[in-house]
Amino acid sequence: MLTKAPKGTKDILPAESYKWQYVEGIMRDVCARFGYREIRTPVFEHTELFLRGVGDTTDIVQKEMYTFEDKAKRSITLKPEGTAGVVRSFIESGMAGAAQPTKMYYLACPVFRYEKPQAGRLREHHQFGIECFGSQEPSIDAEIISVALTVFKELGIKGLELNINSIGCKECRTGYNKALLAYLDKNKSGLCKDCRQRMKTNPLRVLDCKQDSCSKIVADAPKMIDYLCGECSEHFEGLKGRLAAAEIDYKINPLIVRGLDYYTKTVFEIISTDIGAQGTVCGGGRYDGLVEELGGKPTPGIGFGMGMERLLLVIESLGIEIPEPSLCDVYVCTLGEKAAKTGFGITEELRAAGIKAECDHMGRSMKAQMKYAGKIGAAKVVIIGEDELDKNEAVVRDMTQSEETSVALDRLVDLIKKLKA
RNA sequence: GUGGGUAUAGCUCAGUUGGUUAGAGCGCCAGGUUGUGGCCCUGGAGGCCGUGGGUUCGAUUCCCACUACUCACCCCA
Repeated sequence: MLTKAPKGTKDILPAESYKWQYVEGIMRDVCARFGYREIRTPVFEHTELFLRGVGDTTDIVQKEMYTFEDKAKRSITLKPEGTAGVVRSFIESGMAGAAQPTKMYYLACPVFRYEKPQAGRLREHHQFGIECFGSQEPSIDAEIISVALTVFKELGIKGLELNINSIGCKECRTGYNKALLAYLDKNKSGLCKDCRQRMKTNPLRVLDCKQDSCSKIVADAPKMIDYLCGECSEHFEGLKGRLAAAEIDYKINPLIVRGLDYYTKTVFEIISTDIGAQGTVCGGGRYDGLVEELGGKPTPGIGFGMGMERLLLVIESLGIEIPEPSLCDVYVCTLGEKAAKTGFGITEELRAAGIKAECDHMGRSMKAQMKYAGKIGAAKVVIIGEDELDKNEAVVRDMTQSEETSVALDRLVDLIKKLKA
């Protein structure tokens, strides 16, 4: 063939798209119950949005963005995450002027990162995400987490682990950074090359390093949680209290840092151990400084992103069955040109009546048409040949019972409507 | 960006210690009744054996390079 789908991209084929639609339906439903409305933002944005929003020391910005110049020499970037575009839209369209908080979700939103593909990691993937602006109360942190967990629950997914942490605000982080740096500096010789660089750019990242030597050192490093200021500490306690009230199990994981610069206070990940090394199905947190950073009035915010592909991997690995919608209720089988015309008219009438109807488009024999009707799962077959046409009748065959009855053509559509109802 | 594995039909995979026309199962199409699906039987279509080079009388098989896929690191959803 001429070319293949680009590296790290995947087609969602007709044979599996119903799974996406099913999952999306549950997401829409859960969001509606929690009071979130859908927002759709462009697939590409001005590059500077992500430089400021995601943070220019992050791996995402430094080496993973699909950035190009358009014909007017504007620097454009395919979105590498969902939040920045929503924040831009929040500011640009003046949503702060409407009733607060502002609660929004996006569905199956394509996200692009130039990565090396592996299990659960693609160059184009899709995220379901929600964002909420305007509230600094810990109750919204708990609600956001609950939206994600409710989606998992309603999909029948069990065994995921919720990890939470607080990385504090700007104020408490400076104190913590000092303590962390002092500790790391003492143990510098045991750190990997990358981590020594991270000490200069973003010391928090060292906590995330998976190198054995580094993680040993990190295990005894000062913990952010112990350095939270009064307000942040109170906020974190408020979150824990609400999770407990909602009977949501969680684990406090002081090593969760997240790779995007905008997070403050609450961060969380929901992790699966069933889908390979890339087990984070959902990740998110609070970003109280982001709206202001992008030129809006100071406004707190919080949200999460959930990977659709990873979610479907979890569903598959757990063996969760998603109901596959039937392709066809009635197949209209005809013999000869005259009957084919009549049959085509009946097929259209059935469709107009809301029935999934099919007829022959291959010039096939009756046997082949029956075979095809069986393959596409038709519950009934209407048979019209010369004999039936002469009598203005059709035979209706029930494919599961293998029973046939003759019906007058002018009563056919009504009868089938009744049978379906 | 770094490392491991793999590459034969639409799919899952045999195979050739280097030798003529490369196989199976499933799937697809047709026939077995000029009017009846699932089961069964028969037949058919469909492969530059990933690409390029090397060794050889001869390479799908051996060697090298490249590419793609895949898994892991890194990072993240």
